[in-house]
Amino acid sequence: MELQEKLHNKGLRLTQPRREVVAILNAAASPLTPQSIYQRSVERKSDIGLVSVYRTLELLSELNLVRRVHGRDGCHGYVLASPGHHHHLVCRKCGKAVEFSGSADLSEFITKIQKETGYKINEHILQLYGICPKCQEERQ
Amino acid sequence: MELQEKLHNKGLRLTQPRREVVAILNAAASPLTPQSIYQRSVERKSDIGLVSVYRTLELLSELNLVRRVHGRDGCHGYVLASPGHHHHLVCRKCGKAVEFSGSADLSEFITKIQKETGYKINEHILQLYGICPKCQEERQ
DNA sequence: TCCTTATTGAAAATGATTTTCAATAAGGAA
DNA sequence: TTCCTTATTGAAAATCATTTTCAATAAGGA
Ligand SMILES: [Mn+2]
Ligand SMILES: [Mn+2]
Ligand SMILES: [Zn+2]
Ligand SMILES: [Zn+2]
Repeated sequence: MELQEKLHNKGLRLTQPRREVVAILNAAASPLTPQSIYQRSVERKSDIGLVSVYRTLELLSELNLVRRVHGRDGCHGYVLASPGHHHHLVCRKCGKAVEFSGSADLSEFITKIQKETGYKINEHILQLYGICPKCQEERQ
Repeated sequence: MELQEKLHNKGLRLTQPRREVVAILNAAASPLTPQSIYQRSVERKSDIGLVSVYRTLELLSELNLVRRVHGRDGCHGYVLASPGHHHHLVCRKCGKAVEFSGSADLSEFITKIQKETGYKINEHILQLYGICPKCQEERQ
């Protein structure tokens, strides 16, 4: 389902700031903080308010169009998320993030933990960190 | 390796605030924020400064005695971590967290992603969320 | 017990996020 | 197109979280 459509279903509007945030995230390829999204909007002379960036990210999160990326250091970057369940793999050097899906492979594992602990597991965060192909070359 | 020992190796001291933070986390069973650790220390009349809580958590993180827990909502809870690699499973109702280890089961999966993406993966975050046995009963 | 120095904590500084509220602009209706 | 309703914006202030500073303190080895 498209952003436009999702918004419409809820009586919400497709506004300039919302377009901008999506456009910036779309061009980014690595997780961005609210601050850095705002900065890019200034560079692009789109001049949207920082407050709107926060509000838009919250909205996009609810709509599952954006996902929060955690890190041991700087938490809370946001990346555009394609529909469906999946996770992110982030390069520690350049920040480049790629998506991967792997619920199937994990579900077996999760079932096992469920049995062992007695918990009923209904959600998880899985994030991988490493070095992307490009940065591996540069390392030589 | 014990806290006492780890500190000693680095020429650091086992102080009252450090004891307190560990004691509070030890009694907690669910991830605590710096603020809530501080509050408990006030309740316990141990009267350590909030600043020391932050500093102690940072130190304990470096020593791998404490782990940060992320959530989609309130990030940055801390739990005591037993030595070795493992993850946490958190109850969404009462917050109770349990540890589980599963590197073996995951490594296969990670190798696969590594091949698919070309990234060299060297770290990951895995956190599970669900309902603990106790809270499942109360649900009736 | 004494001395060195790692550590503490109050206060201030900084930074991130949220709230408020009057002005604006989406977008449906006419 | 024009008009109208109301969701949305953004500047500023308020709030909350985290870090820095620095003089006073207390670990803990000698
Ligand atoms: Mn986080
Ligand atoms: Mn693991
Ligand atoms: Zn890279
Ligand atoms: Zn529970």
